[in-house]
Amino acid sequence: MSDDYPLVKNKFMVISRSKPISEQVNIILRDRICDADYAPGERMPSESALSVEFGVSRATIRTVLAKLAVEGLILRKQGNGTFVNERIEEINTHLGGLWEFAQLIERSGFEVSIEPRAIEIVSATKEEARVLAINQGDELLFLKRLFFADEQPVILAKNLIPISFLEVPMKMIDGSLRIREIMKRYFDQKISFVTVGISSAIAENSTKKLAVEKNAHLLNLSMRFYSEKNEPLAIGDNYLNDKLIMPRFVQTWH
Amino acid sequence: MSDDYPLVKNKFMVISRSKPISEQVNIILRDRICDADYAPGERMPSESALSVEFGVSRATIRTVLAKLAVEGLILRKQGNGTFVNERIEEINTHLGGLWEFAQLIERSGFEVSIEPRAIEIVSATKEEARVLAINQGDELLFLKRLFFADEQPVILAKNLIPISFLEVPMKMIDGSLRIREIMKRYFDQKISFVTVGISSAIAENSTKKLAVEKNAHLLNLSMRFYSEKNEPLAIGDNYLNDKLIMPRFVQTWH
DNA sequence: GAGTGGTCTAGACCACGCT
DNA sequence: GCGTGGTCTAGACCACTCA
Repeated sequence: MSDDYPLVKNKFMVISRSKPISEQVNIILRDRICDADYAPGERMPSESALSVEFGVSRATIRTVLAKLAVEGLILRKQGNGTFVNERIEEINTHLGGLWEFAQLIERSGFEVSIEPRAIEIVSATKEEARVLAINQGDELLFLKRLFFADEQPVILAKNLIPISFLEVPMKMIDGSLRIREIMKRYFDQKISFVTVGISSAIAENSTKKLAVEKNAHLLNLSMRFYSEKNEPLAIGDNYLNDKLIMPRFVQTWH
Repeated sequence: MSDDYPLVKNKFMVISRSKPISEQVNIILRDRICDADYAPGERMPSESALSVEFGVSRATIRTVLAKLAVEGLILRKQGNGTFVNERIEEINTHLGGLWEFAQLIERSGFEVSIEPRAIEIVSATKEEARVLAINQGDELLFLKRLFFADEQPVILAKNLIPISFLEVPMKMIDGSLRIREIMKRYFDQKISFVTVGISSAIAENSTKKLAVEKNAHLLNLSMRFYSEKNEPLAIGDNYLNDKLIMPRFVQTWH
């Protein structure tokens, strides 16, 4: 007999002990919202009703609903109820997922594809060396990738990683993976946190693949990746064609 | 005897029943971090130690720490401890506070001032009417304000609000208040949620006060404000000189 | 007044990292 | 093994909204 015995049966899936209960409930409720089982604008079942349905405590239900509220999927009203956000359609990201580029493109209604454009060795500039806490001229792995929305290039993603971390031959690297997976698989480094800067930029040579017009303006997401020990692991420099893909999300106040 | 009896005495303040306990603990811990009582990179007291110190349950401490973690002030490591983020200095905002412009400017190390530039009536364009669910040509209150960082204009904030909501004479409006306060005080409307779009923009006539150079690029935050009933309340159109004020924040992964 | 979400407690056990 | 944070329970009372 496995540890994976069912706790509650449900139209779509079965709650088991294999993953945290809250995560499984999260998936079920998310599905119900996406499938419009709970229609946009509609009041959802109360916390206590849900805790009875899934056979879990109200606290567990609350942690799930809190996450969905942060993403903007639901709106909570004290003394009234929990409602499905009627404007889900206008949203393509949330505050914790701005850099999930593939997801951002998909939720904007396009088909995603990723094309590695370059995997090569470069020398660190002074500024890059400063940020990565290495020496100027030290070797970096330079990873350049293009994200497409329906065959149209929309995001240029550039990453720089100190070559000293690299644990496999460069040719083995699969450039279509996301950066977290790349750091883990080929560099054996776990990203603990990221700092992100948002700014605008003018299209120039390196971004000409993206911009149709000359002097077009792009959205720039400048990221720095750090380990658990606060060591710099990598730099990310990303350009979005915001005419096609504009990040849009929901914010609520307590 | 008041309801406000002290629960715990502390170097800086006293915990009482006047506000939620978690909010008060939040303020105390936030202060300790800012004052470097808990120094950057240092391990903080454990959850159980804090719950003993403040005489509250561990669950309460956890809700506080969760909020601080979302803002990037602390980093949590299972099996190890809770640490003050060593990179606080590089951060000037967090994911839930991107539109607190005054705070953004202050945390970037400048002195803030706000100057109302225009409070007038305009006619709704077709697009504005669509977003606000009114008729083209309907009257809107147009509010234009400039945010300064050390005497240097850095953010242009434009708001459009249907005049039909207005409950006081236009001249009474204090243009230096934040939009939530303005909506509440003069329009008797409570903002329940906001959708925010992030893009880049080229400086043009309306933004020439901001941009030093011609054709400079700016960061645009395009907002739509909604009531609890999902009715559109206002439009916000904001331009940041991201050469001077670049939003930078921390993101962690579960 | 009835029902909702918001706050809080005092336990329990688990997963993980360190040493 | 021990201490950390992560998950979860079964209660309680409060604040708020709506009929």
